[in-house]
Amino acid sequence: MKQVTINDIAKLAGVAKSTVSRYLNGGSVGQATRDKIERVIQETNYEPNQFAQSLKSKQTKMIGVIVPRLDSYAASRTMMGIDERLTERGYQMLVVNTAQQTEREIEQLYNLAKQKVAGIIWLGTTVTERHLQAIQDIQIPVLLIGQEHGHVHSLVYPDFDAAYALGKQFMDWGHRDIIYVGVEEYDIAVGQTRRDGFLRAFNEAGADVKTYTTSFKIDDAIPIGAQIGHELSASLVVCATDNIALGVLKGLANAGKTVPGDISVSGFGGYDFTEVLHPSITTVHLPYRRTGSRAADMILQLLTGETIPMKTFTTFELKLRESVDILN
Amino acid sequence: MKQVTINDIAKLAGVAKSTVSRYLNGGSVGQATRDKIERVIQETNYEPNQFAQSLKSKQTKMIGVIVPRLDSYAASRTMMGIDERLTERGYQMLVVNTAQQTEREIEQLYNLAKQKVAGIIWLGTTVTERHLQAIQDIQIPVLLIGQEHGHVHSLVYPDFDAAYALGKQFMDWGHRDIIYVGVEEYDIAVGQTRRDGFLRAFNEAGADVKTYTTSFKIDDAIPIGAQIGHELSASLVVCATDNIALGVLKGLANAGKTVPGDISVSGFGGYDFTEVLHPSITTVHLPYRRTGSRAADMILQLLTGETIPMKTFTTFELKLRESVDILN
DNA sequence: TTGTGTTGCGGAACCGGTTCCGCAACATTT
DNA sequence: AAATGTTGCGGAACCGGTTCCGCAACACAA
Repeated sequence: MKQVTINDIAKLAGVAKSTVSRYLNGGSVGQATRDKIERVIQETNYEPNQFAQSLKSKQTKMIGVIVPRLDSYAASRTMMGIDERLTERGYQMLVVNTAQQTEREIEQLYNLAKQKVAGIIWLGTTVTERHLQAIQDIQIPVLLIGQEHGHVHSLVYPDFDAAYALGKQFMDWGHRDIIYVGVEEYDIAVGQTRRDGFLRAFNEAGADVKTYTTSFKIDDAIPIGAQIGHELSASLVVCATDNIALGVLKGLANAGKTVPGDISVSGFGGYDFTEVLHPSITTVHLPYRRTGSRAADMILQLLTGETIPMKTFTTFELKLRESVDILN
Repeated sequence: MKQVTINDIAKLAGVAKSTVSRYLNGGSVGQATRDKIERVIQETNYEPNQFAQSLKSKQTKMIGVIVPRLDSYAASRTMMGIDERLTERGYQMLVVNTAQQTEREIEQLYNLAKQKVAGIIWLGTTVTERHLQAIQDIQIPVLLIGQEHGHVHSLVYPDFDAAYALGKQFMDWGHRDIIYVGVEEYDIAVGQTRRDGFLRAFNEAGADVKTYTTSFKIDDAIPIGAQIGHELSASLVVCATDNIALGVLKGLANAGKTVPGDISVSGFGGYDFTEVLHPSITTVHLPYRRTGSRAADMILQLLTGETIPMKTFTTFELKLRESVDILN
C-alpha cells in the first residue's frame, strides 16, 4: 500500500518525470512514450499526490461551502444539490459551519482561502463591509446564495415576489385581518424582503396587519400562537417560515383552536412534510436542491472566467393547501 | 497578500529555516532565538502552508465523514455535533455524501485515504466484506456510527433496548393488536435490531402483530396508512421511523380516521417537531448531536493511539405523547 | 586539563509534484 | 544545401515545509 510516485512511473517507463507530468497534464508527448507511460500507470494504479500538486500549482479541486447551520432544511437540501453537481464535475465540496455567527463567516472566508479552495459558495444571512473586504482580499470567486449584494455574484430566492404572490392570493380569498409573524431584520432576505412582499400585497388590498417578530426556532413561536389563539383577532396568520408556522399551529392547538376552522395559518419555505400534516400547510416552495446545483454550475463558470449575471433569481411555487381558508 | 513563507521568516529573523520549523513544532530553540522568531511571525502574520506541511508529514488535520444522505435529520444533527467538537480541537470536518449507494461508501473510504484525512467517521447502513477490506487497506482509524461490527470501532444507538422499552410500555398500556411498519433489512440497525426489540416486547406479552415493510420515505408510507385506516384491525401502529409515522398519519387522516381516537400511532428517532404536531407523536428520542460530539472525541482518541471500547452505546429517551392512547 | 554530555542551531536532503529551459531530431521552407 | 521551424524529451530548479546529521559552545564531572 505504499504510495506510487511520479518518480516510480518515470523509472518504470524509462522516461524523465517531467515527461510523465506532461503526459498527465496534456503536454506534448509522443505516441510511443504515451503508450509506455499509460501502461505503467495502469499497472501500478498510480494516483498523483494531491498535496504535491497543490503545493506548486496553488489550486485544488475543492469548493468551499459556508453554511450558517448544518441542520436546517434549507441548508441541507442546498448542500445536496451542490454536492451532486460538484461530484459530477470532479470537484469536492468542503463544508464549513459558522453556527450562525457572522464573525465566523469572515473567518471562514479567509480560512478557505488558506486552504486554496477554487471557489466559495456562501449561504449568507447578512453582507457587511467586512465580508466584502474579505472577499476582495482572498481573490477567490465567491457565490452568494439567499442574499444579494451589488458587489457579489448572487443567486437569490424571489422572496419579494413569492411573498407578494402568496399575499395577493390571500387577499383574493377575502382575508383582511392579518397577523404577520416575521423574523429579525438582520437576515435581509427573510426579515425584510420577504416581509415587504407580503406587506405590499396586504397594503394594496387595504388589509389590516398586526406584526410579531420571533426567531427561526419552532419553540419561540409557540407562545405567539397561543396568544393569537386567545385573542383571535384575525382571520389569517402569515408566518415568515414553515418553522414559525409549526410553532404557531402548536400554540393555537394548545389554546384549543382549530385550523383552518377558527383561524388560518400559512408558512414559507416548503418543508417537505408540510404536505403530509393534518391540516396540510399552505406555503411557498423554494427549490433548494436545484438552487444548490445551479450554484455549483455557476461557481464553476466563474472559475473558468466566464461572465455570469451578478444576480440570478430562482423560481418559487405556491403550495395552496388546507391550512388557509377561502373566505368568499 | 502574497504568501509569507518559512524562508521569509528565517531570513527576517536571521536564522535557518530549520530553526523556524523547530520553533513551530516545539523543538529545542534558545530563548533569544525564540523571541526573535516570534516577533517576526507576529509582524508578518505568517501561516504555514498546509500543503507543504502535509506533503512531508503525510497527515492533515481533517476528519472525513461519510454520510448516506446530506438531508436526513439524523445525519445533519450528527454532523453538527461532529463539527462542533472537531472545530474545538483544531480539526476540520470533510463531509462526503454517498447518496445511499453502498458502492460509493467504499469508494469514498479510499478517496478519503488518498486525501490523507487523519480519521474517518462513517455513518453506515451496512457493513460488507469489501468495507472491511477497504478499512484495512487504508490504515486509517475508522469509527462507525449507527451500526455495529466486531471488527470496527462503533458507536451505536441502543435500537434493541429502546424498541423493547417502548414496546413494553405499549403492552403495559394494554395494546394487543399491533401493526408494525418497518423497513428493509439491509439497514441492520433499523431494519433488524430495532424491529426485533419491538417484536420481543410484543411476543412476551402475547400480542398479535402484523408487519408491513416500506422505505424511509414519507410518501411510501401514506398508502399503508390509508389501508390500515380502512381495515382498522389494530389498536396501535408502531412505525420504525418518524418519517414512516408521518406518512401513516397522513394515510389515516386521508381515510378519515383520527389519532389517537380511532387508532394509535408511534414513531422512532425523535424529529424535533414531532412534539409540536397535533397530536404530538410518541417516539424515541436518539441523541444525534451528542452522538456526533462523542464520535469526534472518540476518533481523536483513536488518533492518539488510545484504546477505546470496540462498541459504545448511546442513550435513548422515550417520548410518550398524545398519539398513543392508554387503553386501560 | 581532559573527557563526556547537553543544548542550540545551520546545512542539506527530502516529500512528490510542476514548469522553465535547452538540446536533439526531424520536417519544412528558401 | 543551408536556414528555419516544430516537436519530443530530459535536466534542473522550484513550491514550502520537515527532518536528519553534525558541529560548535558551554557545563560539569573526573
